[in-house]
Amino acid sequence: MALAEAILVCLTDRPMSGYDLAKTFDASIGFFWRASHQQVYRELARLRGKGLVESKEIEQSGRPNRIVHTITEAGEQIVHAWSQKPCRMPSVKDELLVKLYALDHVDIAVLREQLELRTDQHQAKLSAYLRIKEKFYDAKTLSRAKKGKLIALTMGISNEREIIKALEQAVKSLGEIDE
Amino acid sequence: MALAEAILVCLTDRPMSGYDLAKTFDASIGFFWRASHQQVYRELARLRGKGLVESKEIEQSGRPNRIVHTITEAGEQIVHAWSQKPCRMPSVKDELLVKLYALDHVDIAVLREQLELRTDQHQAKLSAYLRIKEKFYDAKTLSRAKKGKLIALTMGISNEREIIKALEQAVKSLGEIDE
DNA sequence: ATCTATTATGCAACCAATTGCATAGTGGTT
DNA sequence: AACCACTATGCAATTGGTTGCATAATAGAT
Repeated sequence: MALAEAILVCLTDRPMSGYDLAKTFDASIGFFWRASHQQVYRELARLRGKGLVESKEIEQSGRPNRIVHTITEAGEQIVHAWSQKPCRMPSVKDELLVKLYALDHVDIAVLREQLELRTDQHQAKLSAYLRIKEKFYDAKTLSRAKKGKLIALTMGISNEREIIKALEQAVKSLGEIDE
Repeated sequence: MALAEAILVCLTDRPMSGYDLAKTFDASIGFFWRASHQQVYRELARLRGKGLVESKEIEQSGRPNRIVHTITEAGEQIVHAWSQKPCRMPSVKDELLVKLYALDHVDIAVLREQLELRTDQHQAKLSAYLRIKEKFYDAKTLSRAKKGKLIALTMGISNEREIIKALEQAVKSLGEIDE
């Protein structure tokens, strides 16, 4: 149940609406833990039910009211307890590698295109990470909170770079196969 | 629904029982697509229902009979059609990175231990990959099927190496934070 | 005038994955 | 004699994730 904790972590920063959270899960923390807005809203309802967040409706004219969620004392305790528990290994699920595994039953030209598309996608991620790093984490004095985010981001950056290298190498190897 | 395809891909190699498949998903193809034995059995039942595999019971004395599954013509067509469809990006979900992201609410000593444990786990994976590479893929003349598996394995190897480097760097960065 | 995007929320149905349990015989260890 | 690991299968319950839909107002584009 780590989506719950990821949401609580976001709320330690500042109170947010479901919409704010959904956007955060489309960027920043979403680099490390993906979730859709439906997941976020459902989980928020559960957290409210357990008393880990408190929700206040804020009147807005013209559009639906914002429901702003604040983490409670109990919620912060859950975060701390979670931080001490061991982590699971992220589970691998990559169709592209399965296709390489199944090369005998795959059209090489098509697969090459898919590898190149994937390379572009990782290139885009890398650029996004680098932009954020330069924008938000280039100061000399960083708070502990920011240092943690910077370490995570740095891992993301080196990871993307290496995946790109590996994909390019894979395309090269594919090219050496005589059909 | 890519578990279905991953199973079919395994069965293109040779007919297998659910048990054989579950073990394959604990190793080889499991490096790229994880699945538990319950998932495999359930998916096999579905594939049988759709006529993509044919299942024959083989008598055994002493232990439960083996049910051996063979891919059908229709199953092979599904694999081919799947291989041409675009791949999804694997979805990221890593608690360890979330904890780095939430560094302000985490005990640094505990987190360092978790990073080191994770490093060991990737080290173990790397060793396993290298052992398999030397054992099965070091010949000079490889079939196309084997070349594909080798490319995937090589990507796995470089990926593990880089993750280990990044984790070690992260531990170092953590050490530089004055508590 | 109409269409689309954006802000803001949420239900319902479905599909996938995890966890725990159950069966059942064989062979080896303590 | 009791226990564990291995081969071989599968059900049931729960949790998690995805997809599609729905509402509702505003601002800007066509």
